[in-house]
Amino acid sequence: MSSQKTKTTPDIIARECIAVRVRILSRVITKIYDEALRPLGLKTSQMNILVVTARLGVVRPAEICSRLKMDMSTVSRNVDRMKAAGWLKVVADEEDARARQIRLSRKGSKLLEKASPAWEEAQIKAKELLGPAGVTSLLEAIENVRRAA
Amino acid sequence: MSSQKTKTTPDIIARECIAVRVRILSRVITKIYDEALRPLGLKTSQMNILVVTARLGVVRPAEICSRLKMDMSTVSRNVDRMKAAGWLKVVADEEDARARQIRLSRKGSKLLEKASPAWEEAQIKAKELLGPAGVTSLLEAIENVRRAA
DNA sequence: GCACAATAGTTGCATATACAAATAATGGAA
DNA sequence: TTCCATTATTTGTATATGCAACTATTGTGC
Repeated sequence: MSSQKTKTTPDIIARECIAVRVRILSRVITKIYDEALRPLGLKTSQMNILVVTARLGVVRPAEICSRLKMDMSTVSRNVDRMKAAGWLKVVADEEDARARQIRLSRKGSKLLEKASPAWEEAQIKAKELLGPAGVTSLLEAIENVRRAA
Repeated sequence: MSSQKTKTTPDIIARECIAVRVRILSRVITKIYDEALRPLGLKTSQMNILVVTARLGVVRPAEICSRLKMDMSTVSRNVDRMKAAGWLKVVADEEDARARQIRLSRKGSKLLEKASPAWEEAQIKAKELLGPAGVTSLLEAIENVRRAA
């Protein structure tokens, strides 16, 4: 009762809303990585897909969706662009005619290697921005979400 | 040295990258709010602008940018849409012919009031998803970013 | 084997987002 | 006061994002 804060609808939302904050964070952090990756012609979103694909060797779009929590249509079009850029190879899945198999092309592989220093540079900046405690707590919070969703 | 983890480029990035995680979080959280707000024809992004405007009474686009860390061009077009929807009134700034003054219309005001329960519902879900510790640590991390940027 | 639900993807549509370049007005320095 | 850097905003272009509706295929229950 001691702290007299305004309590109109906009004030409450402004003070507490998780969505605004998460979205601000996403914009700020994405910008850091995008800037670092720009010389490579690569965007953060695309790098994420590249990484998932590289780790799994072969992926289906649906797998990318579930790992990155993206809409199928978003993945579909991102993959199109990356295929057009020559970074991904997409072929039909033998076992399921509905599905596709996505792999890195050699060009995609090389790109990822070349992107490594840029990513590291961005990663360092992001850590500085969040602070050590911020980083660990953030990752922890997100681990919850990943498991739940 | 005890834990033998893979250390190829994609593995390192997948294991540590802050950007992927923040972006996943943003997508998942945004979805919660978007779903709650959908019946009102309002999106999370627009709600954020509505709230900033409501709190300040009169805002310039540049002020919205700096508070929400959005690009000016993004704000410009979002405001356009919201003006077209009849939620915002935009007039020239008397003191600076370059600038605009943005206010809520009565319709915008009412919308925000009507959105309040939906927001609260989403806010509760978001909190459940993150857990109490997740929420506090997240807000803390973001406060750093806000101050820094 | 057939009807039908579930699954995998694509496409139409609309918003969101940012960079770069352009426009326009302000403010300050010479 | 004139020139110029700065500031406020818009517009062109491209990617990112998600919902809804659609196609195609698989698997399932009968």
